[in-house]
Amino acid sequence: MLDPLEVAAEPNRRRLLQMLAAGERTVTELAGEFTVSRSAVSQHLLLLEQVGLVAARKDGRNRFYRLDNAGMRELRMLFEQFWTTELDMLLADAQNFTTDRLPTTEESS
Amino acid sequence: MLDPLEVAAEPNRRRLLQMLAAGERTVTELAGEFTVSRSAVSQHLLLLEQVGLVAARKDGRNRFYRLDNAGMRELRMLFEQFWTTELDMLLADAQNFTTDRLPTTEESS
DNA sequence: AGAATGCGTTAGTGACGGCTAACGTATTAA
DNA sequence: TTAATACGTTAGCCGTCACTAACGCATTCT
Repeated sequence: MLDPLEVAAEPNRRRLLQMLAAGERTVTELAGEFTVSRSAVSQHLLLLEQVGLVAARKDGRNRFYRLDNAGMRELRMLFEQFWTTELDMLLADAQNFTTDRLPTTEESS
Repeated sequence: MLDPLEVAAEPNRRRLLQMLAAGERTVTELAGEFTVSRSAVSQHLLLLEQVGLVAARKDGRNRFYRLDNAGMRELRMLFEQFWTTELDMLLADAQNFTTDRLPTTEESS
């Protein structure tokens, strides 16, 4: 599994990335907010690190994880690449039959 | 696997969704552009259908798949929900310091 | 009609993902 | 220093995923 987008898509990992957006955290801190074990969380983090979405710093007996900006930018890019303007137009057309509307790629970035 | 974002993230399925953005296609037409078998493609499509990202119409002995607009809109929503403004600001700030990259654990120890 | 062909799905298998439990290692306490 | 404790990772298991091969069913040809 070496595709950042696929790695980031897993729900627990999605949540980990969001939590790390607030700043660096240790494995145990992060695991505290999950129902699954420290071990599970650790493994998710290792995978995220492997695809370059997070990085870690060791301090004492703690390992502080943080987001990797370059990796996260690449993730964003991969999504934009997937979500072609074609898709935007398609859904924009469909909105004529509905009331709700989502922001387009350009607007949100 | 009932999470649309996770389902859509798989590379082959990502590509299928993109191809379907151009209009409806049969399984064999789609499979023609893949190295994997018709069967594999069919199963990916069934999964996409299951989470509401595509829908199908039967005509003769063909099954025409197309994007499901509601499902695709939900997919977009899930991503926006993940990609909080916090993340946007984080990466925007990082631009100022440009391509800086913090050393990984392995490098620093 | 019956045979042949084309289309899509199910059956079955190998491999991988995600999890808990056990472990090693580092730090703190006595 | 030795024992105890805390942190993170590896070992091993179970379930699910992604794939090919075999199948069923329509349609077309003769």
